[in-house]
Amino acid sequence: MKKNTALRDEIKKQNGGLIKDVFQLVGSYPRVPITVDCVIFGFDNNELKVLLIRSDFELYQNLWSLLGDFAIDDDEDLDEAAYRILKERTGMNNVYLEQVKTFGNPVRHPGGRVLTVAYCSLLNMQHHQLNIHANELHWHSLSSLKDMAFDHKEILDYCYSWLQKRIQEHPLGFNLLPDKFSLRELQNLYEAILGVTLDRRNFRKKFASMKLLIDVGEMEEDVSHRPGKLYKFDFAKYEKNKRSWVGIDF
Amino acid sequence: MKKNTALRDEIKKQNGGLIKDVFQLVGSYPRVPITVDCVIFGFDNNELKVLLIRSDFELYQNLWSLLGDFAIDDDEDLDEAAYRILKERTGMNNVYLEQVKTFGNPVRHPGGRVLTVAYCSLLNMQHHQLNIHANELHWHSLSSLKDMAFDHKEILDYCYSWLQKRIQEHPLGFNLLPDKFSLRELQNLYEAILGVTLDRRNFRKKFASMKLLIDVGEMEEDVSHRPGKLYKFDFAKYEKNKRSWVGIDF
DNA sequence: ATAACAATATGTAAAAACCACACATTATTT
DNA sequence: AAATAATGTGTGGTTTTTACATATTGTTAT
Repeated sequence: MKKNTALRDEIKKQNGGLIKDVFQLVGSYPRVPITVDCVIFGFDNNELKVLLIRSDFELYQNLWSLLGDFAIDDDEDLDEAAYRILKERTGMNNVYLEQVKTFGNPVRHPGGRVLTVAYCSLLNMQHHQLNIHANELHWHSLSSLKDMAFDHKEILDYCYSWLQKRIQEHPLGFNLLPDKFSLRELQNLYEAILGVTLDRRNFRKKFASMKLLIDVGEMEEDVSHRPGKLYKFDFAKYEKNKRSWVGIDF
Repeated sequence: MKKNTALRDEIKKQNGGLIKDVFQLVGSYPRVPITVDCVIFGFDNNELKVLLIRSDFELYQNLWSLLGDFAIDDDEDLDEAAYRILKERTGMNNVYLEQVKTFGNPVRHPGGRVLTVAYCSLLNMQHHQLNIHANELHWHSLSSLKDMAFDHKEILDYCYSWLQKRIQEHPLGFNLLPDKFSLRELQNLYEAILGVTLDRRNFRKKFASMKLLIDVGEMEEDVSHRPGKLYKFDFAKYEKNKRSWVGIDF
């Protein structure tokens, strides 16, 4: 980094102490390829799943990989790049997506230094018809995953912890469920993500007190026992009061 | 991004569907300069301060800038780069530092596309003798800041919100105070960061219940009225129980 | 049809956390 | 020595959290 400082000083000297030619300066600095990797969580069969693709790197044959791509090719913002990649891979836009962390280990990519910005996405598996072509894409249960390509296991683990925390601060679980869901489904979701069991009565009370559930006046169908009421999430109300949200705190 | 996909497909075709030459692939992708920007918070005179440097860009004359530098020159990890930059600028290591967010607006830098990873740092202004040379570095009170160079105001605002949240989840305030501090100093710090006033008795009770304060058996000196007890923070105990930490919740 | 079943739905009481609030104490200053 | 300004501490009311049991409703099996 001495080199950088020296160059910057030289540029400054030419301009009475100020950097004038910003292109010269920026042009002189080292560059790295940037990728975006999406950790896409889904929920099915009472299990938290993550959407992965079989690695197309010979080095990582038979290993799974997060959905990512090189970004920053066009003049797009990072978030836009993430949304684009998500759309390319899953066919869906309008999903929950949030930046989580940037990973910059110098040896994380075998092809040289590549920085990756991890994004976390939650999506409703019923709602989103995936472009699953040629068996490339698979939903994996988290527990069954061991090795992955690159440092993707580390990224996934980090994002899972992030999700566990985040879902207790904001009611994001709805992004993982169908539009209409029963309280039991909602509770199963939270239990699966947090890895705990919750008291049904207290859980229901908690969500009742938030007043974010709208009783759609329908009942579950095709369940093998007494059907429960169906609810939908009041996204509008949540968006309005988002700022004042403190936590869910089971 | 079409271009990227095409190239990747071409490389794959040459290798029976697998990417073999990872250097070829990575080498073919666009690269961007990466910077690290540190938002360094300090606390003095009952005010939260941020350490800034006068911009040396002609375009931003008289504006203030976060402490940053181009990173990823050597084979250092992102965190290492942040620590290095912090050390270069302030002379200190062994400070609290955490990655906050990556900013990738394509026009955030006038010299072309530059990504920056924002780090947040908390440091004890008494403890750390800064390398403040030639009036380049200044501690600014947050309230007095308006325009800044680049998108640094946006970054700062984001990091400030981040800090407000973070300090309620983990007792980080100690990184901003001298080794020995009174409860009043601690409360002032929290009040300044959160922008609220707190009840002294409840505040003390809260911290007492955490059992992270060690009474050092000394009293304040040079205060103009009754001196208070001095405490230090039990870093070891905190580190041990970090995982189980839930929140401070005023 | 009826009984067994399995899941929904709901209320209450104890414990814990939170919040508001007042007074005695101790150095310092005048 | 009196006034001042800050420290230090306890209690009661309120809210939130937690633990826990029984009646209800639709399905399934006999």
